[in-house]
Amino acid sequence: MSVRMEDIAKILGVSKSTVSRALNNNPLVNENTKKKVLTVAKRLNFRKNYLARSLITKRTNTIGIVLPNILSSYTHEIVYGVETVANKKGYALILCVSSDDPKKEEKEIHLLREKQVDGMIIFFIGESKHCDCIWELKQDKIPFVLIDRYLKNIYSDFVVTDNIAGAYMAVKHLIKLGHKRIGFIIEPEGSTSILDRIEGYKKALNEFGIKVEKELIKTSPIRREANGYRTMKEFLLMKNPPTAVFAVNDEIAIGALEAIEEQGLKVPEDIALVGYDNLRVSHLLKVPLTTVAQPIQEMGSRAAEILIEKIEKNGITKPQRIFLKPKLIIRESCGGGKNISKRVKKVRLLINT
Amino acid sequence: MSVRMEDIAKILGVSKSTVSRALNNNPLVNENTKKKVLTVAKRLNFRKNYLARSLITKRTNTIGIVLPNILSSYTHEIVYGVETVANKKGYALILCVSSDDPKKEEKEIHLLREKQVDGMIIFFIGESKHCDCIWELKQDKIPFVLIDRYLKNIYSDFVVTDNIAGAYMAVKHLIKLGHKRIGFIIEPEGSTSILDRIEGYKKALNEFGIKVEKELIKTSPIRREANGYRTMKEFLLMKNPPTAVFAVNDEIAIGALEAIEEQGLKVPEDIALVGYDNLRVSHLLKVPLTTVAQPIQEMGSRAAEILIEKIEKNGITKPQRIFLKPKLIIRESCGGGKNISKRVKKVRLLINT
DNA sequence: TTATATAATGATATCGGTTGCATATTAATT
DNA sequence: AATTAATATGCAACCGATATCATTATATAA
Repeated sequence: MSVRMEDIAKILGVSKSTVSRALNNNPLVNENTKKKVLTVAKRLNFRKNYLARSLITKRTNTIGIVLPNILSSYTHEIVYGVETVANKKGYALILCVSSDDPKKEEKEIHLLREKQVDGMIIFFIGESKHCDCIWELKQDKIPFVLIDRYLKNIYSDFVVTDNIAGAYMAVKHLIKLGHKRIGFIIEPEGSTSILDRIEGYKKALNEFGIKVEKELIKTSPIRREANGYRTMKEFLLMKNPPTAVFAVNDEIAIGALEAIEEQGLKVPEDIALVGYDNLRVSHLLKVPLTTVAQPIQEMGSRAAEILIEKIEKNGITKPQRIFLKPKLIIRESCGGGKNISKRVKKVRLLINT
Repeated sequence: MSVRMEDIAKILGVSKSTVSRALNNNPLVNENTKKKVLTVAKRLNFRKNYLARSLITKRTNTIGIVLPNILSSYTHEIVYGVETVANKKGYALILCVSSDDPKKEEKEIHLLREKQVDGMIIFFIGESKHCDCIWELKQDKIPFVLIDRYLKNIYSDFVVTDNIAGAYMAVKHLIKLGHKRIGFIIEPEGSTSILDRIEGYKKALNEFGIKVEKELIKTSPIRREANGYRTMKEFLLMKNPPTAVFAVNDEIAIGALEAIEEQGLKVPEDIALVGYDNLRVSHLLKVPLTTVAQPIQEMGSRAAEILIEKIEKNGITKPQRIFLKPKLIIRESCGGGKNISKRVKKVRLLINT
């Protein structure tokens, strides 16, 4: 069907080895024959078959990325970072989506192995106790880099942001503005990214002598846009609601914002709000959101760089464990922080009517 | 290095043919031997090498997608639509980005061919006169589906939205609100998606007896976020500025919105604004944007469905040319449309001071 | 019992390249 | 002229699977 090197060889009366060498710029070929080969190749519109090539070279120049979803702008930016570097270095990218399902995730990882990718970047959402497929990668010396969250029980490369520091900054900011009752909306996952943010939250409170109260840490059900809505409502229905809320990500914060406004309250006048992620939407909201920005793109690009280096050095590099620094972006959703006590009264009043 | 079928064969004292059959669920194998093979395969953590398999089956179960960029939420949603279907049908997805560069685009298409993808989805940005690589795909019977924009001189499958209808709806909406001077900000491309929108714009004006004025159609330089900003400023500096502006996409509209507000004017009170695309951001803006929604995800998923059907029917299907219907989403950026003439005066006043 | 159908397996070519080694040709050295 | 080196090329094995065809073992029919 398609043109093979052998076809070119026959036309020119040479062997396919020579054709192969000519097309691979091997100096062992005579300049003249090389030219002839290239001419015929062009004329026949020859395309090399990388399957055959890779089969023998053991290189596909392809990396895989496994993500829990692809709709959030978070994963989106990761892909961007990864793609940019992969492309620059001459690697193709296979995109795999696990749909937040650990079993699917495992399948995707296996699939990538079967496709013989040179390495993979994994946003691993499986439980840290059930990560056999990651172990197998390590055992079989297949280069991989974890991203966004790491596994405490596996010594491997990863690129994450310093979530402890990020949450700490956010909460400290609220405390400095005078807040003492700071709600925290989290998600029902055991990932290091959330665990670390909880740790940062507690660290800030402790540092300023504020007691950590369980009722102020609420779990929002599913990962979805505007899912902070319901949880925020719960906060607003408390007898003694928080004067500030820290959302574990911006999507939750957006939901929370809606809930607050629907209740007839205002941000930041009545309740201060901090998010996490600095989505591209966040500064466009009715109340521009104060949030913790993660260098998401950079996370992707660093992961890709590390992975590719590992591939090209044949995995001899020792694991790199990168914690990128997040940054607090102060906008309008926390206000100036005066008269916290007065506000509290107003909020209670509004809610009890 | 890695475990091969032959290794399993040797352990069990059978031939590799038998192992292959067992692992492929071929009924020709004895149930018992199949079990043995599966057991050993599991024990050795065997992974099939798809390169070898594909080399002979001529199927990679992989499709490629070529996009001009990956940062816009537009292409993002396309990817989502494509990925969902590809995944469901058991195809992996290779992501290629042309970075708005026709030469790079050509390279990516060649790369996909070399990787022997079963087919590809192409958001083609090259000029319609220089689309040799698309011709070659057709000639060589490699399944492909164009997306977002089609090529007038190539009879092929494509999935686009009806841009004539979309623009027509938007402009008609403005006309019905009383606008007669309607500015149009376009982009400097010759793609069918923009040409068709221009056609829709003109069609609406013609239908209501409004003359098309060249000075009211302005081209915004580069494709980037908020790039409508400068062009909108130009409109505002005209002696007789438009009372409404139709932006060829929401990103331009967002830029335009900024420019208008910076000039001390208000949307929709002073100037009406319509976008195109219905980005996820657009309803979150300070002034929720009236816009034309395209079923972007659907475009991706339809393209994937058509492509895969084509692949699995060995390309015997005849080209499908799909025009999906867009939808006008009316929000707040056009207002109620009363007292257009008064507004005009106010705008002129503000600008000349 | 022999012939025939059925089920299970193996040997081997193949897919389209790459690569090591042998060989042929020409040029350089002594 | 003989020896050695350098340059080009071909042959054949190989990568790891699949697929065709031949073969063997077993079951069924005549």
